[in-house]
Amino acid sequence: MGQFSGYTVEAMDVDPEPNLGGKDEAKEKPILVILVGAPGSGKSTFCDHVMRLATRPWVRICQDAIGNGKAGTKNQCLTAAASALKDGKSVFIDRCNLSREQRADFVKRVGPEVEKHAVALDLPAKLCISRSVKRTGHEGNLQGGKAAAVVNRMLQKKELPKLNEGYARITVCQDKKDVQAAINMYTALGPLDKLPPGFFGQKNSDSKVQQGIMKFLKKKDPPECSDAVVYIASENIQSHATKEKDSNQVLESCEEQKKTSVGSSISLENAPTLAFPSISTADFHFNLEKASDIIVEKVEEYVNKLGNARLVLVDLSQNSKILSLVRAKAAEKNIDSKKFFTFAGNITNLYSDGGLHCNAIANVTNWRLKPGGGGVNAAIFNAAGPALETATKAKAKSISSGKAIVVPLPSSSPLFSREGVTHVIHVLGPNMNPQRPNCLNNDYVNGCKILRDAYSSLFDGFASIVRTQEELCKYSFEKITEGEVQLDQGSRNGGQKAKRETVCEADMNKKYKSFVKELGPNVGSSGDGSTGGQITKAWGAWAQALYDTAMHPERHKNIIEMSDDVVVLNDLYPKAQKHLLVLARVESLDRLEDVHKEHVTLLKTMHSVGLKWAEKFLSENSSLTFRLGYHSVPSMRQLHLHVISQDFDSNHLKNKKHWNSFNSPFFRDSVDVIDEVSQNGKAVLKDENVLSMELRCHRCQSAHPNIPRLKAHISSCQASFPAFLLQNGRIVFSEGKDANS
DNA sequence: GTTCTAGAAC
DNA sequence: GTTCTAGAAC
Repeated sequence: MGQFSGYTVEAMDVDPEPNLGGKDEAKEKPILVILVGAPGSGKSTFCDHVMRLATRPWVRICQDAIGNGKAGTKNQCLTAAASALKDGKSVFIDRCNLSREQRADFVKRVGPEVEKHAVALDLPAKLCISRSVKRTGHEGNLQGGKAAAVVNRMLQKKELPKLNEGYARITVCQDKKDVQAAINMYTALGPLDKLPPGFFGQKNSDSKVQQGIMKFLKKKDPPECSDAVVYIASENIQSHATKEKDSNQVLESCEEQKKTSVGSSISLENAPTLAFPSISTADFHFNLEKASDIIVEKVEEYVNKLGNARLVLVDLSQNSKILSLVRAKAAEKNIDSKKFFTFAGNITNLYSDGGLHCNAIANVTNWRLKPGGGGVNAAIFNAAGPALETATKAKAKSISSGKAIVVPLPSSSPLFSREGVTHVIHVLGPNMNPQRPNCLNNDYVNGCKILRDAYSSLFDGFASIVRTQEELCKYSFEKITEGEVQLDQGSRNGGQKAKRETVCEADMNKKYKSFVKELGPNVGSSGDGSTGGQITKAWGAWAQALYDTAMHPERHKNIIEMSDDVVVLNDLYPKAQKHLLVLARVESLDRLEDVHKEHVTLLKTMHSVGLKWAEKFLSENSSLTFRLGYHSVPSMRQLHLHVISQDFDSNHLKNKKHWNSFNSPFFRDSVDVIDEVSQNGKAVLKDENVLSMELRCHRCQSAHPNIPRLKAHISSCQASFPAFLLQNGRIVFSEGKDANS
């Protein structure tokens, strides 16, 4: 493996600890932490845990407690916060703060002398409900009780905090492990310390993929994690309900950590990501063939050194020559497409425009590190505002070719608040353009060497950013062990304590040695198709039945209507009292993904045929309601429209996938599909990960721990359908029937 | 898509 | 011990 030996992080213009730049300031800056979470999400517990061991002075401002027995007000909280901050104390705002509006006053009220953070405890509704029910002493009925309704209602209005509200840092916790990591991080934060800025945590559930990966890794002694607050979706909801014993929470978290920590390294969507343009190929006229070889060579060298971090080559146009060259060469070398891929888009808008979250972006700059010129350099300096120029000046006055300079981006920069970019890495490549300084006059021997150096410096710079987060992660885990011992005293006997401690420590040590260990070769290919090269999965033999029915209806029984365009049949395994399928009779129209503008008429035909059947059933039984729609990713080949009654009263409805395939965004209402295809030429698709979401009643939205309990609930739930479903004819009712009855 | 079943959760 | 889920095989 000779090619791996050349570069460690050494001799380059990179700040070894770019995130800890707060050191030189060496003055206390109080922090305002706005906690965000429903009742029962653990906001008060969070504060208690941190304040118990922290060396930084904290004040908890709790709306429930501030009113001396009476209900407190937001204004009381605001005043108390201002006065504590003035005293140099750091502050937790312990109230729900679920909407942007609720939070805005707190952010507005304090100036730049205070660092503003948000910590969102975005835990499963079920857990919050069970806790709040328990806390208020109500017994039993976790699903139907008033607490459930209240929490569910509050959560429907939930807006997770965004950087553009004005925070330097946001931490989103989506399970108990995330919460524990955040507690440890804030506990460890001394009066002079600073946490890395940016957005940490993830919005979308991805549990299915992660569980699968975790299982795989469990067997293989996996590589370990990066980010203290990387989202892990795998925690089992049921385990919350039953294992939750507050007195043991810290100990349990440690155990859970062992079980789930594996997943944290593979939270790919949330992995540290560097977006970089091709160096020197634009204005510096470097040969594209040679440049693409070097990009792929360097990516191959680094991609496995970077743990779960991702590298993304960005260019403006989808037709970019360099992107396609690199794509082809990377594919040839079988580079893991989850860890390296190309992306067409503006590097200053990757998140807001392309939904791609990159915490670092590379800027191909000029030797003076000045804004302007053109291309990427102008665009990035422009988008980042004067903050980048100032921060860059503080680091260096110039840059030589083949080098990179890491610049932490101040949170005042729009690139930070809008795009979540925390670092810009300036890099200067070799120049082959006689119109530009230091032209190499086609000396490609030297040029290639410099270009290689440039990519090495760039990726090393990125590695140093990633590693700083690793360090922090390590630090906070060390604190777990410490904290555990202290919290432990008095509640456990010594022997047990020592044993647990050793286990945790051993585990941690193993974890952090493996920072640059590469992932197993199978991991990357278990595709979610969301980024990079997607592989269209082949249809199994069992998946051909509908295709055959559509093409040769005469060979099948069970068909209730047939025309040139469609075949209608009862679903062989109906998931409700009435469940039928309208098949499209078009060759090679296997699924919704294949549907384009030319199929709009067919979609409308399918819809009207389905609607006609729904109306027929309604005339026979007016208590039914129907939905018509498609699965985002069907299991059976041949485009088919589901017409399904909303009772879901069927023995064939057996598992989570069954339920969520009809009651999550995975189910695309026919009316919406028709609109989207008419307007955009394609329908929005949700990937299969949503199928492992928690189980929620399709009427009252209450959460349920398993299928039998859910079914018991829906058999009697009379709540009206959510407003969304009552619009645009998504739900079909009997004529004259009120939507709420 | 379903069935079967190991093993996790209760 | 029983219930329930999730993965593999088909």
